[in-house]
Amino acid sequence: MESDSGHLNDLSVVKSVSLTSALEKELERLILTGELEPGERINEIHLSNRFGTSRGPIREATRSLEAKGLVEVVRNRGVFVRRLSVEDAIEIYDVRAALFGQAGRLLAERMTDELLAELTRLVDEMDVVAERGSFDEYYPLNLAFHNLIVSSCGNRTLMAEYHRFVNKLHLFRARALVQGGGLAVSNREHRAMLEALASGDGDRAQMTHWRHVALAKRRLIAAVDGASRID
Amino acid sequence: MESDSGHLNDLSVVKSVSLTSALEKELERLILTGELEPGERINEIHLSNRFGTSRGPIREATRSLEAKGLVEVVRNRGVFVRRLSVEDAIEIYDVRAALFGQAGRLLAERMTDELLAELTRLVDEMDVVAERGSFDEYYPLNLAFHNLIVSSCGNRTLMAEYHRFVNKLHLFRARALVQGGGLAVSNREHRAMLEALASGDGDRAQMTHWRHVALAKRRLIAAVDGASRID
DNA sequence: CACCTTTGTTCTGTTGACAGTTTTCACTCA
DNA sequence: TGAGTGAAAACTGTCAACAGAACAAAGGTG
Repeated sequence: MESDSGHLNDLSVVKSVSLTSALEKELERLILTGELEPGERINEIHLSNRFGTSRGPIREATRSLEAKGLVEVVRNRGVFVRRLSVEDAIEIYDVRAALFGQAGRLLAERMTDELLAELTRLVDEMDVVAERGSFDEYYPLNLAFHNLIVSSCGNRTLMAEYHRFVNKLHLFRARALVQGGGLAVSNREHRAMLEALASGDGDRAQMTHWRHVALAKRRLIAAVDGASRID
Repeated sequence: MESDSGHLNDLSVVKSVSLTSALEKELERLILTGELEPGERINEIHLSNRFGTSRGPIREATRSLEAKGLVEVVRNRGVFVRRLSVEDAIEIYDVRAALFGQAGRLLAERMTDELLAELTRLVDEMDVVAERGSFDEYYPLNLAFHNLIVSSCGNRTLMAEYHRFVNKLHLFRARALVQGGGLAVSNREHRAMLEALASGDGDRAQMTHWRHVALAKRRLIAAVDGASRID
């Protein structure tokens, strides 16, 4: 209980942002980091004791999280951290592919030299660590690469939606599977995306970006099939 | 006040669905029908009197609507029905195009003869009323056509997101503009989509569906430019 | 021994009240 | 007349309490 006081302080300090939204952020963090596990029930009383507030703001925060798809509310039973099935995860990949493809198209049409250099640098770095097979180093670079593309596409709505869905994938119980697949293979797709972005061809950029996620989805399906055959 | 009792009854009858979600649905309806206008403030006390509840459930409902992007919450000042700028609407069109394109691709890969017949029937009907220039008849057919495609694509996540964004466009102040553009022109695009769906070619279906929304976006921009030049 | 009933506990759903902030509006003074 | 001022009204933020549903454990019955 004491170990959480660090976050508690943050909550009480920022009175200007309303308790509810601070609680919402904190709960979202707890969910996305896995401190609150998928399927787990969120006890309003426990939380209100833990954060030193009443149940009201907590209820409001959870309603918000429900609309965002992070928790599920069952009447008279409580709110539960949402658990994503394989089918849900696969569906999200389709949505993500569509959004990412659109981001690629938009970015291709407003590309700058600086951005291209930065993206190229990231891909080069990924090549290096991919050769070493170091997933722990590859992962943050990969994340930064995708984020930079989506954040630079010039469409804030699209960006917000994309991040919402990437976040939701954290609720997937077999989350390790989404990170599977060959590093080198994935980075070869990154290069194709880079070239399309550099060419300024929107159609081509959309296609390469879309396909990158579509292939990741296929790798996920393959991994799931493999895992289920073992089970 | 009395004129709303019809909806009030619905609220009180369905005790099994929790007051909050019933209120949320009702508020969403009020917003989307324009009974609560964009920019208008939502008064918690008025609403609680109107619906005969306390403020708690109303606050929870509005938090949910905030997460859905229908209202905006300002601390100590209240919640306001969200107002969409032209830029917001245009951004939404990009997201919608991406999602609709993806729906087209998915549908092309699982097309049935019955569905194709139904879609063809709708397009044929639209041709008839388009020739008459009857927008009031065209609009529901057009809506049904798009909904049928998205609902049949087999991805419920995608469907829900698509509808969420189409709903959000109701908050666009110059909403009439989104419905502009030639009826016949739009229906010619529908035919191209139909052919792609019938061919079972996912790439082609995605492209035609994406382009249909992209062209609608272009028509919107043109309409906005025209309108602003008049102002 | 298994199953149903009952009772007590825990938790959510909802409410009404209080505190603090924003807004309104009448009043004063230049 | 009009800008500034200060009190009052209105409203939101938060809380504590009550009512009722779901759940778990103990006891009774075939």
